[in-house]
Amino acid sequence: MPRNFSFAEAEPRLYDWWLENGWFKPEAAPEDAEPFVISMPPPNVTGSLHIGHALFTALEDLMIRYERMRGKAALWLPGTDHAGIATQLQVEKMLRDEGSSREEVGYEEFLHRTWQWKEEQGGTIIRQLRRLGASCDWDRERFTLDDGLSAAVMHAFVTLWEQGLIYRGPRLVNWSPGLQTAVSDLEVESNEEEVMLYFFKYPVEGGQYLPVATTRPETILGDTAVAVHPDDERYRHLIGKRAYVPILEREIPVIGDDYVDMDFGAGALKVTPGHDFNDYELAQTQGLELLNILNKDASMNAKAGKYAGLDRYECRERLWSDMAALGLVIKTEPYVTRIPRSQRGGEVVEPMMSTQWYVRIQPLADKAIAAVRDGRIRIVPERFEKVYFHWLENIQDWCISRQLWWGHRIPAWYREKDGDPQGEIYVGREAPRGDGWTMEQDVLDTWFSSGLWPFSTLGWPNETLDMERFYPTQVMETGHDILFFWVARMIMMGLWFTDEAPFHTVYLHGLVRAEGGKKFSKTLGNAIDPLTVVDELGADPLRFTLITSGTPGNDCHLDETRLDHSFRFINKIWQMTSFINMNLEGELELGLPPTKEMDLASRWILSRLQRLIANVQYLFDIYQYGEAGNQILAFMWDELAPFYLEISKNALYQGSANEKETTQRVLVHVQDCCLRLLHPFMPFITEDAWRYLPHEGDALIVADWPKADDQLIDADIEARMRSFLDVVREIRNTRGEYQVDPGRRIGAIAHANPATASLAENAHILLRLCNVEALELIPPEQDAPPNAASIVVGDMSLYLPLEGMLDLEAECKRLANEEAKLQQQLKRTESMLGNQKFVERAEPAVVQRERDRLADLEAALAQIRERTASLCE
RNA sequence: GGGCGAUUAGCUCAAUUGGCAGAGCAUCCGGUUUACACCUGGAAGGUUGUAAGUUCGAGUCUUACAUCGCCCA
Repeated sequence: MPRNFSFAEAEPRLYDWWLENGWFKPEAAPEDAEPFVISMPPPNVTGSLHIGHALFTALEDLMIRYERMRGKAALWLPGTDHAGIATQLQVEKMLRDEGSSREEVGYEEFLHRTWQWKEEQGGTIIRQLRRLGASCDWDRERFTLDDGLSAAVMHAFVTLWEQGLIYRGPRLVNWSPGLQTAVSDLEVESNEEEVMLYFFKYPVEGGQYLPVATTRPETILGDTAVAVHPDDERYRHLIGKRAYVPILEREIPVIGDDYVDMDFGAGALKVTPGHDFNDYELAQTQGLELLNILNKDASMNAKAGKYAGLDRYECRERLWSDMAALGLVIKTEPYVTRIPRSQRGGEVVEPMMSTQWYVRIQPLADKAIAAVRDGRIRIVPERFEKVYFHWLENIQDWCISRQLWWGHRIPAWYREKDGDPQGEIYVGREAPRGDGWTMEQDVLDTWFSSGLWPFSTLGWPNETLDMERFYPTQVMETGHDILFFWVARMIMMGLWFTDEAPFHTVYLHGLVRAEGGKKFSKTLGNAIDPLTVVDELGADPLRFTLITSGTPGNDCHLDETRLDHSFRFINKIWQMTSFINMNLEGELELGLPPTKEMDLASRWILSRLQRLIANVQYLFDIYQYGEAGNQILAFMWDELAPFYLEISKNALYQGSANEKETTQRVLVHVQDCCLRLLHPFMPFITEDAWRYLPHEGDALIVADWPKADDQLIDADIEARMRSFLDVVREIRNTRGEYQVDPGRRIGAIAHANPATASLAENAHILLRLCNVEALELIPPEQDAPPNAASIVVGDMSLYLPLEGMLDLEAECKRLANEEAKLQQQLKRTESMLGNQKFVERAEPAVVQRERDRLADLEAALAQIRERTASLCE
């Protein structure tokens, strides 16, 4: 066995080996195996691997490997998303660099170039996932724009249309002037920014004025009313009068509406239904006219009079100075308000009238609400259910058309009718018969296809074998930031089209952030590049760190020192395995020896192991993978390695053939279990180490997941071992205090009683752990040796003869300290047990524990006092 | 404005049904004894954000407040 684990060599070797043996495929399990399926959240085909991808890979691969080991037909289905806007921007940039443009090359050529780009550059992420050890079934990899998925999208669209759930019409939408497309509510982010609030006088007939405030003066040109609150003493007499749009002199009414906030600005409200969502609502109820004053690139159109052709911000300035010249300006002041920006690109989005395609979403939303409400779908952590319900209960119709070229083209055709070029609409899978039809140019929102992902990837709408066997899937693991974008839509579409919940559990992870909660960003220079980490430390430390650094649903602040710790854990695992490996010879019988042949330490470690397995199982059941990982680490590093492995050397180096073999079998068994438990966290090190342990079966990846054996749990053995280890700790402390050379072997003496007798039988524990060569028992009535340091643990009193080193004064001080410490603990326990209510109401086991503790403390205190009396008084 | 989360050691985070608050890193004092210096023995470090409440018992449950973050309007 090599001296160290070489991740750089092992990772590709093991990955290829797994792959070649078909273990990533559900077909590796027996035909009647229960399926376990995760659809991978498809990364953008354009993106590059970042730490967030590493997190979802670590978690999903953990779930998949765990279920695979439990004998399920595990299928992790990978794929990529065509990411309409992002990809189109990427290719447009490429064209710009060539001095060309989308418009110049034309629609067909643009699509050709985009596909070409996708084939050459795209999907980098998905290849990089292999370096993390992702055990996906690559043969089933899908892309949202491939033929099958495109057919699914067409089918879904046409079906919704036929069901009357898709409509097309003019609405006020969020318009992205740079991208020149509509975007959905979700794609707009509104954050508070400091802007200017402009106060001005709205001329009203009869030479009067209404004071109005706005953050967007250019929209004055699109005003179709001025509104005041009907109860506003200041202005209500003006209701019904005519107002005049500044500069344009267009006549508009002054209306009364209790929507107006009398306290905002100057108290009156300009109404711009064509460019403001609230004003649009107001205009609907008041029957106001609607004006569009913007072109698609957010320059002013002809309705803006002399400002036509100006950019919106240029217009703002010019108009304001013109109004100032007319004496209409009151003042400007800084003002903090929420500015809607495009999630992509960050430009300010303008509400604008536009004809778009919509999904009438309420019927779908109702089903999605019900599925979570009645428990067919469970969201982990549960608190996100509230967020989910709130969004779905207030959902707006979904604008699904985008004015892009890259995406699923909407299967609709138009024909001229009564002078309207789009007077007749046909929707269908195939182009309509007859002449004069032109196909819709718009494509669908990328999330429309993503919404079908869990079933479109399995072949839907065809009744495929995969669909039959693997749908519905089990778990949807993804970030909580796309609960609405994606998860809710998959649930809606899944329930609608397949009549089944697409998965029974939604597991949401948080965001990975840098120290102090800062966002990772290239500009801040604090980004952790997962591939760099994999190059430097290997995939296992990255995975283990990501999983154990946080709890479900919460953002995790990644601390780079934890990566180092995980890396060292891997070395630890390797060294432990190596130790066991080098102490084996010949054929070893697998499985555990009979309990009665095992020594105390073996029975102890096996009992501890069963508790670990049971705990890990419990934690896996409640999705607490991080804590599970930490507990495995703690068991191996803090119990198995420093105690059992050390103690086992006695049997291995000095024991009889039988003792030796018994110990070897226990060592192999315990380490084997630990490797199995860790495999889903750290597939490479565990698989490679496992090869060096005697085992049955081809590979760890397809080995059985451990089950706790209650028969091996022995509380008495654990308690006895715990007190022996307490003795060890006390001896180590005492040696430290007296500065005894660690290499110097010392003796120990104890008054005989059942506990010390047992310790004497296991004196090799003391030899291995604190270099005490033997424990000599003396009759209880015999005086303790005077020149010895004393140690008391429960009812055991030990004396360490330290000739020439013992300082009586120091020893008395030590004893006094010890007594004070015990007394403090005794006081606490006594007061608890003295509390009648505690004894009556607390759980009996808790009370009993305190009683045992009291007895131990009293015994120990008595011994300390006795020793003090003989030595110090 | 409404909702959610966080607040625990210097830093990053744990703590299962309420039962003696724990790790890693950093700090201090030791040690190369044949698995591991990528190791190891020990120490120090806490009024669990504040204030009340429920309970025999609260980091954990209730209420209010404070600070930070996120989501929705």
